[in-house]
Parts: sequence; structure tokens; C-alpha cells
Amino acid sequence: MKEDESNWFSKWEDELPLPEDLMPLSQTLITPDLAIAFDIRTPNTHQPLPLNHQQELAPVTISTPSSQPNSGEFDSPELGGGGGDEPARTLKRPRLVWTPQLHKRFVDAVAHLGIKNAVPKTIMQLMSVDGLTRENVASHLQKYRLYLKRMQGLSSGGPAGSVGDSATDHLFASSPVPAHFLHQGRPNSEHYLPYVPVAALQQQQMAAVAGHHAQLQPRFGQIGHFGSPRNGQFEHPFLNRQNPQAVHRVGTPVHSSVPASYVDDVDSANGRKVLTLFPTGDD
DNA sequence: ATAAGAATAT
DNA sequence: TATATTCTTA
Repeated sequence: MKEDESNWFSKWEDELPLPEDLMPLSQTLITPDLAIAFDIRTPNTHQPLPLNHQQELAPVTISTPSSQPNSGEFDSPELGGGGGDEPARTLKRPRLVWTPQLHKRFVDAVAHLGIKNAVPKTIMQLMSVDGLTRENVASHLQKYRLYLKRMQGLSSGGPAGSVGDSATDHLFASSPVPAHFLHQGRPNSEHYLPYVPVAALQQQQMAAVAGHHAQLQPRFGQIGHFGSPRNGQFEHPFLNRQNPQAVHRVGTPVHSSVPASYVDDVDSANGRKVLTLFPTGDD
């Protein structure tokens, strides 16, 4: 039915990008060294709040969190005795922590794209999460597929709630798994339209999935231009360290109950920083 | 050359 | 463990 088409789209909007849900995904973890290397100065000028409604100021600033009291200096990882390493190279980004919210976006994106088109790049684009890389998505997708597979084998229909799920599956269980996921990729039915994600354009070209154009609404514009796109990856978020540019608190003081979101944490094993998107919206 | 996917590493 | 990185292949 024709209506169907219009409908899916409406639903799509309604479900996927809830402003309230996705606002806070901003993460900003730039490597200090990188910033210096690129001579990035106060990149704070971005206000990616595409939301149409009021937003709440995203705490977006996750940067070095608590670690702060550095007298205005980034923490330069000095290797103790190790040797000098040129910081501008070999920079590793903090590990991404998949929160239920983030995972939800992931699932929504996959669900709406359809298994066929649900590939890392596309998913990443639909998710529109700042700082999220294709690799991040690919890794998560791999794991998610295993989860789906495992589930198919056990019971065909009882998602969360079935025994046997390792604690690890909890994250996945926190989000409803669309029915079609469990089915088999039957490349025959073209039910799910591959809607084309308008241009997000982060830096690469957007592979066209199909020839449809839809007016997307959630879109952040970020990432302006950074260094040189070597053939690897280089998307970095903004950084906001360096100048105490106060974050404009847009009027919503929020309750002070939350002690600063913990966005960064350190892995107990290695001391790696982990980036965490915050859970602002709740499921 | 780019990206997906599986394998492997941390 | 979860996520990253590497490797192989499409």
C-alpha cells in the first residue's frame, strides 16, 4: 500500500532520532597531542544541536574528565622509561563504551536499514553519533550478529528473558530485537526500503544506497576539517580542553545530582581511557 | 582503493 | 569481557 510507504517513514522519524534521546551523544575526545599537532585552537565553536526542540545542552564535553587538575596541561602520557614516542603518531582513541542508548540507536539504524544494507558504514551514518567510527560499528555489529545467531539457535522468539544468556548479552537484551533480524536474510523481499540518509557528510562521500531522497532531520554538522585524511581514519571529535571556555549551559541547570557524567574512565587493566556516551535519555 | 567480515589481539 | 586491531576477501 501506498500508505505503507508514508507510514514507514513517519514511524522511522518517530522512533529513530528522538531528540531527547540522541542529543547527548556527543563525545569529544581528542587527543591532546593531536590537537597540538594540528594546531587546533578552541574548537569549541560547534554547537551541534540539531534538535528542533529545546535541548539541553549537552554536556558534551567529555573530555578529560576528572582528571583534571592538571595545571592546564594535557596529560601527556609520558612513558616511563619507555622511550620516547612521538605523540603525534600512533594515537589511539579511547575505547568506546556501548551504552544501552547507544546500542539502541544502533539497533534502530540496523532495523530501518534492513539487514541487507546494514553495513558498518551505513549504520554509522544513520546513527549520526559524533566520534563514532566505522570500526566501532563494525566491531559491535560483529558481536551483535553473534548474539542474534546464538539466539536463533536457542529459541525462536524469546528475547530477553530466556535463560542462558551470558551476562554479556544484557546490553543486547536491553534493546528489542526486531523480528526480521532473527529471520534469515532473504534477499528477496524488498520490504524495507533503504532510505537514503541524506547527507551527513562527515568527510567521506556517502555511498548511495538507493536513489531515494528523504529529508532527514537529525543531522549534526560537525567535524569541520581536520588534518589530513590519510587513508586510514581520522575522524576526531572536537576537543575542548585548553581554554576554559565555559560551556554554555543552556538554561537548564539540571539537577546537580549527577556528578558530572563520567565519561571517561580508565580501564583498570591498562589505564586506557574509555569514552562513554551518556545515557541521557532513558529507554 | 575501499569496505565488509572474520579472526585475532589487547 | 568488551572493544580494537589486523587480516582476508568481495
